[in-house]
Amino acid sequence: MAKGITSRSENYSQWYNDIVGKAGLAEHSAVRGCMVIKPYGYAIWEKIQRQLDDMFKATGHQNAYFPLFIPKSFFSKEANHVEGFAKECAIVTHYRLKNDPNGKGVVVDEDAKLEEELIVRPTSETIIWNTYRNWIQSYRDLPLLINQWANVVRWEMRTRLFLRTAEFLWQEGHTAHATKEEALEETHKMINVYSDFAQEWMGIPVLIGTKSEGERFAGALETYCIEALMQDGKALQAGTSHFLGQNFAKAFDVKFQTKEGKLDHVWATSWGVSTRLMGALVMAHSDDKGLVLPPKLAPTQVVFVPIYKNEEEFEAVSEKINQLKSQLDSKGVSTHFDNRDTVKPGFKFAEYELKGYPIRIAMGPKDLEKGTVEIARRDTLTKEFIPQEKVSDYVPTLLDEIQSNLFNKAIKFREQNTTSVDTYDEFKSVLNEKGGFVLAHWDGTAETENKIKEETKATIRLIPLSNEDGSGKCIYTGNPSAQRVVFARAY
RNA sequence: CGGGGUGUGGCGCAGUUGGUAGCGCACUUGCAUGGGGUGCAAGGGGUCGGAUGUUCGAGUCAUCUCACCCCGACCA
Repeated sequence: MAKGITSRSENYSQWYNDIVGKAGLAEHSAVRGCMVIKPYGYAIWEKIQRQLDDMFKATGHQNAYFPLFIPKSFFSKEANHVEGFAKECAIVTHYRLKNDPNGKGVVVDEDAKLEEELIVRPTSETIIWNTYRNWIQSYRDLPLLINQWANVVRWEMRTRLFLRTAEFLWQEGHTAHATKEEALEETHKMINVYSDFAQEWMGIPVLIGTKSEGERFAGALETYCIEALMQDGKALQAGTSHFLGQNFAKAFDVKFQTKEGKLDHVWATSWGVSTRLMGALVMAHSDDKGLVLPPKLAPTQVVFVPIYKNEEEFEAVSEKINQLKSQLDSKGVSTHFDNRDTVKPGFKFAEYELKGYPIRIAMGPKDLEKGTVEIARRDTLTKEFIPQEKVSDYVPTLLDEIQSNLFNKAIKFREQNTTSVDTYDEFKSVLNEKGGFVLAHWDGTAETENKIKEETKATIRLIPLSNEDGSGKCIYTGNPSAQRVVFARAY
């Protein structure tokens, strides 16, 4: 285990990389732009997956799985969609290798060229809608509410662990509805599921809103998103839910017969979150000692560290720890007793802080005498002595408190880093000196949005759903604006 | 694809005017230690990214090549 991590204030990117690497979450693989998710990182992802999956099931969705490969011709059917993804696709052109006739190793067998190239999915709308055509005949087949857990590939130029990798894990929901209203309702429902998950489970406050036309998903009529603020003042899009209208139904000719016997195209939505959530989790809560995990997503919530000088002391401490451990286990708390004799307690303390275990309980000979344990919280880094008989009642309460403390801290941070501005000069100076979310009036044109982006690197993260402080004038052009929108520099 | 940089044990690095490879961490073994990353001692591990050239001799010089990283364009 490496010693120390780069300070957050000194070099934010390095700090992030250090935590991801040294806490054992993930590392770069031998393949360019791809990532190996290590067991500890994957354990956290599994917690995320499980909870989201429960929430999807509770809202009536079912899981299914569609192919990794998409025939190239499918892609060209929805014009905006192709345009959005064409520049970052991996393409399969051949299906066989052969021994290199001139030397060592193998080469592509040019005789094995595919008649039609296959695209490695960057997202699955096209293959799924091509399939839905056969699944949907009647209004009785609707709504069709399906989710897929999968990997997708987007050939990104520059990558960062979890935040942007050439291949990533995600879930993508694809639903079909009989009416526009129902599809819109589904779009709203799912962005709210994401928002609830982010706030209640990840402890990350998010803003909900719609994307401007320029930031909208390729092929969607409306994109809803949740945006979180990271500790360096940059925004991170944490999830999206798209209202696709009838675009894909028309492109793939998916029609159904209504009650009245008429033929109509179905209305569609799609929504997704990815392993990017892992990046958000790291950046939202962690500190200079390492990862900080919200208790609800920590693979292990409580770790016991024994302190002893000899075999007898170890036996005595172990016995007591095992009692406390089973009390907590029976209350549904996930625990670990680190009885390794190969490293010292101080090493373990540092290691569990680095890995973000929410609660650490140390027990040694002094505690045996006094009937206490030492309980250390990861979020505040504070320690206190608690009588042993109170541990099983206290720990679950403390876990809840840590969970809400992380959320409250993040809310407070966001409040402090959200600024309302009325002039372009003010806008630029806030971006440069403070960062964070900047609320400003915008005239609603893509042209203005692009100019601001070119000049400041800030983009419109979202257009809030509720218009809180009315109309005004665009900070860039002075033209009328109906409401303030949220600008930020983003990941 | 443009601009810059780096390739030396698992990781991080040093290596002078060319002289036959070293340090820290990690690893192995032993003893002590144990309430915040433990100390001492002894060990194992490298065809110096690759190819060609110059030279008595190349980690070091030259040419070519490959890979990766950083800054842009692209993006969940």
